[in-house]
Amino acid sequence: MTAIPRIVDIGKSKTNCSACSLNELCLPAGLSAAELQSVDQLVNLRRPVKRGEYLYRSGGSLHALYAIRSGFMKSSVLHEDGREQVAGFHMMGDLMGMDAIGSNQHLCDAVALENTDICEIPLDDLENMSRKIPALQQHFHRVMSREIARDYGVMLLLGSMRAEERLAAFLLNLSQRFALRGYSSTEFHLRMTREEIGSYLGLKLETVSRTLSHFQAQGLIAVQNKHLQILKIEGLRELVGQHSCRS
Amino acid sequence: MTAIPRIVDIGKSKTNCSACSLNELCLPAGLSAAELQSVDQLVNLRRPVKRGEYLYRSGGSLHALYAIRSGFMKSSVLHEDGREQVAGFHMMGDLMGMDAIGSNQHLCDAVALENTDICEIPLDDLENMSRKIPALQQHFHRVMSREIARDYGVMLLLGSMRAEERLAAFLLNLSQRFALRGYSSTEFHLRMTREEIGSYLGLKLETVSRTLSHFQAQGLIAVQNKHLQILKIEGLRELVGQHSCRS
DNA sequence: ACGCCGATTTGACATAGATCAATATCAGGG
DNA sequence: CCCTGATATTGATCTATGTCAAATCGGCGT
Repeated sequence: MTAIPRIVDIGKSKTNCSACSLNELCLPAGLSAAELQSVDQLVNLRRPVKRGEYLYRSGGSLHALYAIRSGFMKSSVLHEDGREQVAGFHMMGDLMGMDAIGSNQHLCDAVALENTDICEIPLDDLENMSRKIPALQQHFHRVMSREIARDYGVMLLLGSMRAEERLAAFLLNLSQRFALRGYSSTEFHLRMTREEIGSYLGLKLETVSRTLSHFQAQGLIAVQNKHLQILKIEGLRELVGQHSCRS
Repeated sequence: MTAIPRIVDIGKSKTNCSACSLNELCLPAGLSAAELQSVDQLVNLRRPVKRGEYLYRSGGSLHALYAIRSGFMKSSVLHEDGREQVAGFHMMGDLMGMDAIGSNQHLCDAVALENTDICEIPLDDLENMSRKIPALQQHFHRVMSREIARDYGVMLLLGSMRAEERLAAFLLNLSQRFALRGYSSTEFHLRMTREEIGSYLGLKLETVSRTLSHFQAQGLIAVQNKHLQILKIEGLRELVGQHSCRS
């Protein structure tokens, strides 16, 4: 309740999954045309979140789940003493807010890193609808499960990779996600700062910067500020598989 | 299919949630008596997993979800080069296998750290039943969500805590979970090795050992091998909130 | 009870990455 | 278009934790 979000209802900005180009990536993946129409009723609000604004904050109560229609967000957990841990970066088609279902309270902040358009999906409605449409139910479970799977990957990264591996894995992950969404897998714009990358990867911003420079010196990538180009994707892949010990 | 699990059917070892002392911790939490009886039908198998045995392995296909009735397990992701990252420790009432729903393939190994008794819950049956029983559906979603929330906590730990904080947070977490299950929150048996603790916390076993010794020297805990006693729980709590910089 | 192997502890040393610091660059507002 | 604060790069050091090594402990199987 700290800030009243600007909400645009369905009358003003037409929001329907049937017509959305993301529907194969997003919640309604795999539904029939008739089912899709029902799902359209779920997404009854569309909310623009401007760069730097919060979609929700840690401690706030769960109002809905949020699907990203366009834009880019980060979610971060914050330690009482002010330390921030970025828990993920989210782009179109991603569903956010699932961490709050268990307690009805958000456990992390969600901030837009660029102007973002959000489809708001009330959890109750989703649960009701998914009782009627098994394919939707199944797909929702898959989406939650994939979030768990993603988290396991992050644990692996944070718990047992060296700085270079982490960064290489991060770039490959971004590349793959952009590709899935029809963008270039080799050339993209980093929407987050070095500090945010560092927080996500458990590194300091200087280390991120140095490691990027190092990759560039090796001819693996070309970076200029936030513009990034992957020159040797295979080189990055090799880095990720590397053991840390010299033995 | 590498190993055929030993399976005991419901006829031999009576498995019913209605009578299970864990039902408030486990999936059927919050159901009415009548609903509980339906859920009994879900758990149609009970499987004992002996210490050191696998409940499932990475790459294996999803057969069911698994609720721990008694015992202790770990789940771990393994990197191609052999590095192991422990993703979690699981005790009675915990539900395992949710990471596999998204792809129908397990992404981690689940190994018993002591003889463990498992209730097997076929996902299809759970999904069917939860379409009929909204409270079950809701609770299942909560359970998945809590797993996501837990994972965020682990990311915070791995990404921005120092060794002492990690270990203190780990001990406090165990303490709390034992307490919830009616065991002592101040004195318990560590079922995992120092190496497994280290893997979970992103530390080497020597660091774990040293840090435990350090805690003991400070009078915060008493450890003797796997037997652990928390002497000053407040002291541990203070450690967790500590900022890393000296500034 | 004995012996053995894996687990743990502890010490000495090495190093990846953090910290501190100085400069350079960029993007956004007036 | 210029100014200003945020962001990024790069270098010099420091330190927490990893690595290597050796000694001890403890539990299990025979």
